[in-house]
Amino acid sequence: MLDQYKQQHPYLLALDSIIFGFDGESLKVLLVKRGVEEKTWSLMGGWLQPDEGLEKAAARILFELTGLTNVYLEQLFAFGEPHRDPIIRTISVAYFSLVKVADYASKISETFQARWFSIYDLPPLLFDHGDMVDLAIKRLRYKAAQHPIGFELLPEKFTIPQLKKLYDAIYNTDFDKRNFSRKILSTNLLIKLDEKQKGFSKRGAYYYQVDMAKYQQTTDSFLNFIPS
Amino acid sequence: MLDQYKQQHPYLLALDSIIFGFDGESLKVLLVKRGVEEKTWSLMGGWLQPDEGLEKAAARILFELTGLTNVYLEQLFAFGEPHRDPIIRTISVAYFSLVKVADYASKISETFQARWFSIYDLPPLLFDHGDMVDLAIKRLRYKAAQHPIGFELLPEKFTIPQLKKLYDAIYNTDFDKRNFSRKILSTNLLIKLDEKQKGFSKRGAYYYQVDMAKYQQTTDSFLNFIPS
DNA sequence: ACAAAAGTGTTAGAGCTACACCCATGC
DNA sequence: GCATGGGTGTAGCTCTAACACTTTTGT
Repeated sequence: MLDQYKQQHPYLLALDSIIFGFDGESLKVLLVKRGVEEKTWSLMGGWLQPDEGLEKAAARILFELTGLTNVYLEQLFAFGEPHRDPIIRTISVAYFSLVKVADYASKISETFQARWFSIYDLPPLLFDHGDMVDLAIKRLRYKAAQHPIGFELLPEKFTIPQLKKLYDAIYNTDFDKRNFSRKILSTNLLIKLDEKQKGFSKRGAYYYQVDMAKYQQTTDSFLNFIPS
Repeated sequence: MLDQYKQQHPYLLALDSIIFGFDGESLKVLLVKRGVEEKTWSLMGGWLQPDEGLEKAAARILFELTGLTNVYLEQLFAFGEPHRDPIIRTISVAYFSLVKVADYASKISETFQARWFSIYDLPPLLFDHGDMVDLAIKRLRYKAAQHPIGFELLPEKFTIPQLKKLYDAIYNTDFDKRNFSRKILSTNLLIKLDEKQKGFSKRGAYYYQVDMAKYQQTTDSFLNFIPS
């Protein structure tokens, strides 16, 4: 009965993460130079361990680089062309992740050479990692259009102008600020705080935060699994 | 340099397909009873071979069951919980596929015990195949709202009432036929034929076919059918 | 007082929903 | 001639996109 299993070839299984961040001006991807290929930038990745599921493994690998937990993580696609890794056949399940750069900065592992790159100015990448990034950007655009996941890239407290800049960066456009704020506020997902942002503009913009209860509900029905 | 590869555990890699069909009344999924677990219905699946990519493998497996080629096939999700297959750890990449039941019927392999089940009346399924089907239905609903993939489930020539019945089945609702046909026709993806359907209704409905040139191009959003 | 960014309202057009009647044909 | 499903139009409403001025405050 186990015969049909024993006859089969096993494969190495890797996880690679497209880690998005937003620095207030442009949308960034976190790239590293790692082990085998020290000369080429690549996505952060690692191997599946026998005791963990795919998402758990992706979360662990992300933690090893950034020290962050409770990060937005969504499966992107499984890449399995026979020679995508020219040394040995490896299937890679790619995840994309949204992190708050402020949290990240203080926690980054010093074991890795890592850098943020603007999505419009990426270096050549290892293997098919370039395809992975392209697909992740597509997915992010698609997803952010229907679901308020953009908040995942901003600090706890943020202003409407900051949020608009983020969406401008994601879609490489310039939304009308009146229409934008009307649309965002009409979701009722934002709670206006009494506090104003200091130091950036003279007038100062009101801070908002996400209404977590409502946010969980809207995302639950959609979490994961949106096609490209 | 190969050390980091050699230390890693390899895993079996399977492909499982959720095969949708439409018989004119309700949306169906094709299930089989296969090898190891002869008592439980399961999705059609198979093993990744060393010389093929994931999608190619999924297409091969689909061909082995249905004899069909050039079928709509889209990667759904990679499932990899440690004990999803209790006998030996296996990662499964699930694909969902849309077939024309008329084509299928004549070509089905006799090696397999296979049956169409309504998506609203499924038997218990092997392993996590139930989750796969649930996810596939969700994905189909999203995708069909945005892209005109519904045509993949119908014969070459079909009528507007047939198409409406298909969408009714996918979304488990009853669209208004006037609004539906206006919306569909406004995409300009359909070519009206001179021929009418005989035998079903007295008056007969005009046949349409997809304008393949335009169909290939559309990556834009399509219809606004996303139900709440 | 002026520079720089924040905040806010209105209007026109497009698209959506809801709804009801006549048409063509087989029996 | 009647029953069955096929095909079409309109009116109200909502949503969206386009557009400019006033407010606040640090300097």
